Amino acid sequence: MSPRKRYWLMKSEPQDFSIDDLARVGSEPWTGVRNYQARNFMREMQLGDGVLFYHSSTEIPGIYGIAEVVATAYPDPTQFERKSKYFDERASREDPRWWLVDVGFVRKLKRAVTLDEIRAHADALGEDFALIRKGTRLSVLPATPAQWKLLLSLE
DNA sequence: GCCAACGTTGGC
DNA sequence: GCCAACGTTGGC
Repeated sequence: MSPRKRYWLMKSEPQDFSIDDLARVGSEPWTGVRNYQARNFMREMQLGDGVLFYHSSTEIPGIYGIAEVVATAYPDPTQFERKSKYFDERASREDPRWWLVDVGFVRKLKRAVTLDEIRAHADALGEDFALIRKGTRLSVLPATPAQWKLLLSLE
C-alpha cells in the first residue's frame, strides 16, 4: 500500500524558473533549497504528491499551476559543484546536507490564484497554512487536502 | 530598492 | 549556550 497522497506548495521566482518553464521541460530537479525545514519537507514527499506551483518576488505573487512529485528525495547535486551559487563546502557525497525532489508539470491554472485572494480566505485556510503565517518565508510547505481543495476552487 | 522578519554563523 | 552580525526571503 502506498501512503496517502499529500499536498505541498513550492515557491519559485518566475524570472528564475516559472510554471511555463516547467511546462517546457516537463520535469525539473528542485535545486537550491538551503533551508532545513524546506529540505525536511522534500524528504517527506512521495511519488505523485500534489504541488501548488507558486510564483514569488513577482508583480502578482500567487499560485500559477499544478505540479507533482516525480522523483523522491536525493542529494541536491549543486551542493557539490564548486562553481554553483548553491555550492556548500560543508557537504560531501558521503554526507550530503541538501536534498531535493523532481517536480513534474501537471497543468497551469486557468487563472492565477493571487496572494491577495489567498489572504482573503485566511480564516477558511486556517492558521496552520504556512504561506500566509506571519513571518514565515518557507519556500516549500505542506498543504492539507482541504487547503488544496479550497485554493483550487478559487481558480 | 527598501526593509521586516527570520535563520545561520561564529566569537566569546 | 548566548547573542550580535550578517545574509536571505519576499512583499511592497
